[in-house]
Amino acid sequence: MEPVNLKRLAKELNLAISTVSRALRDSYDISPETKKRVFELAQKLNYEPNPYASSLRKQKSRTIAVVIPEVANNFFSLAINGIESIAQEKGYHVLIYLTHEDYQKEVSITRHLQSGRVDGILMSVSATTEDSSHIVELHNKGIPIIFFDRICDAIDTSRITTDDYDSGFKATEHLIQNGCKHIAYLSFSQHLSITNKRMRGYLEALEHYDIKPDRKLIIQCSNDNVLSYPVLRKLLSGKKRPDGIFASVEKLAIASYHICEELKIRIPQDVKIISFSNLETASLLNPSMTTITQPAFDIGKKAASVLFRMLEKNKPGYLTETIVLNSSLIPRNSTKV
Amino acid sequence: MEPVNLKRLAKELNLAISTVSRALRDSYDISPETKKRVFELAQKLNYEPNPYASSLRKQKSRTIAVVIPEVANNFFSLAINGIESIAQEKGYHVLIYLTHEDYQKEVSITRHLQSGRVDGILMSVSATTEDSSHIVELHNKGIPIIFFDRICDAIDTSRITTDDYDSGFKATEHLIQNGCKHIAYLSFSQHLSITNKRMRGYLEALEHYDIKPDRKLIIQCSNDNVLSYPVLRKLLSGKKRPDGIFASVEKLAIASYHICEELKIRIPQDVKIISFSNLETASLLNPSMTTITQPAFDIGKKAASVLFRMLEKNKPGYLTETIVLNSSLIPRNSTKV
DNA sequence: CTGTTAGCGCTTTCAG
DNA sequence: CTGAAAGCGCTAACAG
Repeated sequence: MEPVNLKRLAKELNLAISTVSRALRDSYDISPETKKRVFELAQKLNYEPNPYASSLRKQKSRTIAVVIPEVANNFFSLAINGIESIAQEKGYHVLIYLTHEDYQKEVSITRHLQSGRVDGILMSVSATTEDSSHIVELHNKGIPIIFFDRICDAIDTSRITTDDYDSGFKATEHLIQNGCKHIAYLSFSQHLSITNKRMRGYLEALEHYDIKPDRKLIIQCSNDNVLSYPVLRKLLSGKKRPDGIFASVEKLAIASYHICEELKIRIPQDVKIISFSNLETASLLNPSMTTITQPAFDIGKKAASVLFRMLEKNKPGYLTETIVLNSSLIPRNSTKV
Repeated sequence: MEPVNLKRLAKELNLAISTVSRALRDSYDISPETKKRVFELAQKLNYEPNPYASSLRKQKSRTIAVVIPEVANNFFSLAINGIESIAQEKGYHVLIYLTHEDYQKEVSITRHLQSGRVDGILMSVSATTEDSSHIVELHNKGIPIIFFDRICDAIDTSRITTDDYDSGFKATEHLIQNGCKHIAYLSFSQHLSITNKRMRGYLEALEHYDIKPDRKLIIQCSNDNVLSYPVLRKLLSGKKRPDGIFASVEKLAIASYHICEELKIRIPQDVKIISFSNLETASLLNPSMTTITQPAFDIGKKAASVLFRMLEKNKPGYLTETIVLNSSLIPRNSTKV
């Protein structure tokens, strides 16, 4: 079976390849009737242009990469939905790369992306990334990068984030107003912008309400449950158990629930938990489960929009902007439909 | 800044382009020292081969497409994780396409994929897909397709599923053994293999325990909450309220919870709910929340493995196999770490 | 309005 | 062991 490409169409129509090409791209200087003939045959043979040939020629791939830590039960799923919906609308393709929170993987992915496979990159850095020279290198090659959520301060480019400091403050305040005195903060990584900003909000809220911060209540957890669980178990079974927990990420909130259940600690009577979370069920979990929910879908959409705008202006460093969207405290009992 | 491609390397090393190309691919017939020189310069200049040029030349892209309805809070997130992990291992790239449960989008995506952009496709069909001729067409072009979870019977290719009939039976049995007499089944779509098989399991379980099935308890829901919520509200506020609910997909379970909360129906006292779900928090929700959990990550991995094996054998229709993985009833209180 | 031609960067015969 | 040359399918000058 002969392949259906421009050559084939040209031959069958007795036209030059370039004419067919132009007709299909609806170029001004092709007669209506030629166009019609071309379109009809293309339709009939189900012609689809070879994207690699045209990418090679045009040095543009209409493809973007989304580089994220993971995609499971949370924020990133929704962000991908947002990104993909804009990409589809704009006729772009979306490549997914997961770092699995692993610095080495992030390095090898970013290295590969220097190949020109993509026109631009949407990225949320890994929790284990301390050195960002691999990203700098990529950025220096002139490939547009937009950060979302987990940003990288070392690189001057657009970022889409949420009001992490603010939400941290409000979350802590919420616990305080509900009577908590000993509030633990569960950090996810010391290198991440988000957890640090959230922590600052937490600390300022304590200060604002004249609560002395306790170093022992700032808990360093990680992505690895095998490490986090024992730490949380210790925290929650110790005699100086906190009466409130602010989990900086969803995963740690879930871990806390599991441990509380295991240790028969009642929520919210014994300990109240508040968390960043995009789980639809989270608000159903228990009466104390007010969550801080990031507009993940919108963040994805926004990030993609900013990137595409940049790509269309065709100016890599065009205008860096930092867009901050608002998270919201979602109380229980807020059925949406 | 001059681009760094084979030509550039060749020039700087005073070699032919083809020699450099072969050296980089570690071809047998290049002298060790030439190889060394080439590798070193490539390293120094940070050479990354242009993927589009090589895809064009080789007619292979080392890229696969994942075509799924959505990626949010559930099964598909984990499946993507599985797929991506294998892809990364094998050096493949992953394009994501979301149909948003929309037949038209699915058609246009599959049409585009005839372009040769990908070497193979992993697919879970949309809930609104009745006619699968667009997939047949794609398959006829010789592009390997593997279905996972939501399979399409009309196409003879490999499929990775779970034991839907069985799980449906067991889920229903579980409710019966917990005293339910009037069990509702929440279907997601009449066109989907999974919901139909799960329903068959449900019906057979009822029969096995001598419970007369009630047509009114088989509820057709959809992906659209705006439609599903009123239906569920009606079901749960009617005087013949079911004492058990088997939700065929996670989304409908969440909806049921919301409605129960809204109507002050106590779970599990008034109604017990069991659902297919991969939410980590699901088992925490309430005592009746035994979930049927599909090994989503493994399904993703398996599907990708089967596809890559096929691609490597280089024989599209090589050997179709249907792999059935087991879901498991996960009771409450099963903290994993 | 249409055709000719020269590549995009890479792989792969075929020669030597 | 290395080089020359053709060509994957498409686009974009440049001619006419």
